Amino acid sequence: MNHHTQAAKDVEALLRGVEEMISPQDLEKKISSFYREGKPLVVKEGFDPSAPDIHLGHTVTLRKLRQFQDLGHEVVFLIGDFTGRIGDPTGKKESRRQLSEEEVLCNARTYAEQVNRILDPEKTRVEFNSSWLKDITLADLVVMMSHFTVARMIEREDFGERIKTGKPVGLHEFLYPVMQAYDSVSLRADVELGGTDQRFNLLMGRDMQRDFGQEPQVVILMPLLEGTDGVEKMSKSLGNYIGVNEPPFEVFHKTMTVPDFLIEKYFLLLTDVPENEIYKMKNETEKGILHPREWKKRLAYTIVKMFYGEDKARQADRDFEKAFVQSETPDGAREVVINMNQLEDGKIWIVKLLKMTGIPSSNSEARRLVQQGGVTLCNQRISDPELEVEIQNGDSLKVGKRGFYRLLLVE
RNA sequence: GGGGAGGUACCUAAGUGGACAAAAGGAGCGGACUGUAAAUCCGUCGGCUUAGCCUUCGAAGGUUCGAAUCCUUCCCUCCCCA
Repeated sequence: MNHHTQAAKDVEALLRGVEEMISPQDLEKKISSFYREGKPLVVKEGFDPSAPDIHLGHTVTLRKLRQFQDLGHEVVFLIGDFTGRIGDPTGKKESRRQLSEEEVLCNARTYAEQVNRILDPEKTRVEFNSSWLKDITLADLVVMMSHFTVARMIEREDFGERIKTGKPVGLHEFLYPVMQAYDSVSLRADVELGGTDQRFNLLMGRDMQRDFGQEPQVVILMPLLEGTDGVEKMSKSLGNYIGVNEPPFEVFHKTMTVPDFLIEKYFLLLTDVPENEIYKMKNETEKGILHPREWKKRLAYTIVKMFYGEDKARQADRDFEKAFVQSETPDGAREVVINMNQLEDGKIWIVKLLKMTGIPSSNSEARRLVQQGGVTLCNQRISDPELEVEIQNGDSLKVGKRGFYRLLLVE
């Protein structure tokens, strides 16, 4: 196979799940020259250093990065430590606390651990954008900014929207796209990945690279993944996320709570299941041959398997049946460790016990939970928030509809 | 620099001296139903070992028996003009 057809094939594979690629032709050219000259493409994505918890939403682009790696290219995992210090333009109004150097490094390490479940560490280069941004002079900045216009800036949807609705837009927020674009220049990026909400920023990168006499990067926009609520983009702060570090049972169960209409999208963006198989399942579901529940279970199974392997996936599946069909405590339930000295006569105040699970954020909330019948200890519903309950090692505790726990007593 | 409008709980938003821990909706949470989900219904939604008490309405002071509401200063945002 010659370089051309190979490149075309790569591009086709890389287009899976992509919302927009600017442009496939450019990418094909770049890949062709990779095959000709052997120089891997630099594929970049930037990450915010303040939220080091990776969830399935992040993995959409990470998986795409991985795909590039598997085709022989180099991925730059860019930690936006400099940009992150100032505040995010997409953000609400909280001004961001400055992160210390240690915090950034610590977060970066946490990031790396999680990210390596998806990326190939051998082919991943971690960079911090402070390493070039901190030395920019005001004069440099003036030159860079002169390439862009206010009109362009405010035609951006999120700025435009805020202006229209009378919400503040900080001047410094205009610096964001500029700095991000400069990252691409510094890295001589060939490709940059991001969610569709990053369209503007990534396009700025192209423009600036052109200004600096570089070949513009290819921009790949992945769809935003809705979280378990099926409406909002998956995010930690909205609590609609499925974390890659969560135990198998949680991942399985949370996936099962995703609305049906997202099953197809999840399959497409989060698994390697071939597209024709996905459509086949979809078809069967529409015809009533495959129950949506079963379809979704396959999804949950596939996702757990990716992170934990086949055995754990099977167990998570069994646990799920156990918990929700037979209403029993699953084997994969989280453990609540209780020190014996926290008991009095083998008893503990129910509210205190609940707090140990971390679910209720206050005693009042724990009380409410009890009063509303959301708490079951050893299959006994508890309704009195004043109750001192007697507990034994291995007792099962259910909090709300999805919190399964097993009590572990220690000396 | 001039003029105007505002800042209320997670969000939107009522309330302009007492019945206000603060209407209404949304989100969230719990229960019922289900397929796990959606839809629907009911409940809940500042904190506190809770018939009670404590802290909230941009911030700090003040007036008052009593303040989210009145006064003063300060901080912040938006709009129009320059």
